[in-house]
Amino acid sequence: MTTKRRQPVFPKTGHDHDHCVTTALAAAESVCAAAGERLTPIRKRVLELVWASHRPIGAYAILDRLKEDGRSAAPPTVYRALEFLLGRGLIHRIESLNAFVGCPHPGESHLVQFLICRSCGMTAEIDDRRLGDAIGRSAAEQGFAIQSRVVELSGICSACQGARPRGHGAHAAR
Amino acid sequence: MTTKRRQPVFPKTGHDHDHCVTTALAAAESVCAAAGERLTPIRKRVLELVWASHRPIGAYAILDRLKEDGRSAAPPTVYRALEFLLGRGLIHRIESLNAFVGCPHPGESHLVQFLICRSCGMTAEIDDRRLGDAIGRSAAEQGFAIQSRVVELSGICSACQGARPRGHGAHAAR
DNA sequence: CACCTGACGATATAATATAACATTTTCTCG
DNA sequence: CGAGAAAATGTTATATTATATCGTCAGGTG
Repeated sequence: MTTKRRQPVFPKTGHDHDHCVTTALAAAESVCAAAGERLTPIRKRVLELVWASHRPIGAYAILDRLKEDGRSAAPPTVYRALEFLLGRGLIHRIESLNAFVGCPHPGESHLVQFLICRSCGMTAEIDDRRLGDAIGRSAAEQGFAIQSRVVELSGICSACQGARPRGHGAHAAR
Repeated sequence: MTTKRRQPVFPKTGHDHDHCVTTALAAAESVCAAAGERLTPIRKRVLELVWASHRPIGAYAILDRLKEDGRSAAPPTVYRALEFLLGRGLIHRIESLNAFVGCPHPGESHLVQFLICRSCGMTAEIDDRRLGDAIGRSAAEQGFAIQSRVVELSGICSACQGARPRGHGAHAAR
C-alpha cells in the first residue's frame, strides 16, 4: 500500500546521527512491544550496528563488530537477528549490495525505493507515490500480482555531485 | 534512455521456444560482430544455456550443464562468459535471485523492469516509459544522478493466477 | 515445579563469486 | 609465414554470503 509522498531524504553530512540511532532503537522497542515480540540484546545490538551509518552494512561486517564486543557470535547469530528485524520492518535488505540498512520509518509502507550513492555509499529511502502507482499500473497491465518489490537506483547523490567529481570508490561497509 | 512502450511479455506456455533461442543467438552474433567482439564457443554455449528457459538460471547451474557437455569448466569459466554477455547487453542479472536471464531485445534500452513469477519462475522484461519517467523524476527531485537501476517485482503472473492457486514452489533453476 | 516455546550457541557446510597465475588461441603486422 | 602482443581460457585456491542441524538455555504458563 502506497502512502503519501515523502520528503528528500539523503541525510545531511553534519546531521545528529546519534539522534537517528536513538530514534530507531526507540521505534524498534515500540514496534516489538506492540507486536508482543522480544527485542533481545542481540537483536538490539544488531539493529544498532546496522544504524551505525546510513550506509548499507553486510552481515559479516556486523558479525565482526559483534565479535569485537567480546560476544560469542557466529553467522547464524547475525542472520537470525537480521531475519527478525527484516520481519518487523525495522531494516531493509539492499539486494544489489547483499547488505542491510535501517528503515527510517518502521511500521509504514515498505513498498519503497532506494537511492544508493556510489561515491559516498549513503542510501536514501524514498516512497514516491507516483512511482509506486506507475509500478502498480505497469504490473496490472500484465495481470501480474505484485508480492514484493526491489527498486534500487544506483548513482551519485546531490552532495557528491557538488563535490569535485573525482571518484573515490564506493563506501558501503561490507 | 527510455524508449517506447513495449507489449506484454510473459511468454505463453506453448510458445516456440526454439525460436526464442535461435533468435537470441543470431542477435548475439550480430551484436558481437557489430562491436568487433568474439562470440566464442563458450560464450555462445553459456548464452544458449541462459536461454534454455525464460527462468533465471544461476551461475553454478550453468556450470553443471557445461560439465555435462564434457567440457572442462570451473567457476571462472562461467563468470567470465556471463560478464561478457552482461557487458554486451545480451543477458541481465536478476539481483534478487543471484541469477541470469536472456535479454529479449539486446541493443536497446536496459533501463528495464522485471516481473518474476514466484509460482512458475518465469520472468518478463518490460520497459514501461511511464514507469521509467516516474523513476527519473523521483531521482531528479533528489538531485540524484542515476547510473543504474534494479527494478524487480516478484509476485504471481497472470497465467498462474488463472491456474488453481496451490503453491508449488518457485521454479528458478539454480 | 514441570513443561513448553522461543532464543541462542556451536559446528558444519552450502551457495555464490573472485584472485592470481599459467597456458593456449587468435590477431596483427612486418 | 612467423614473431610478438593481446585476448581468451584453464587451473587452483580462496573469499564472501547464507543456511542446516542439533544441543542448550532462558522465560513464561499451567
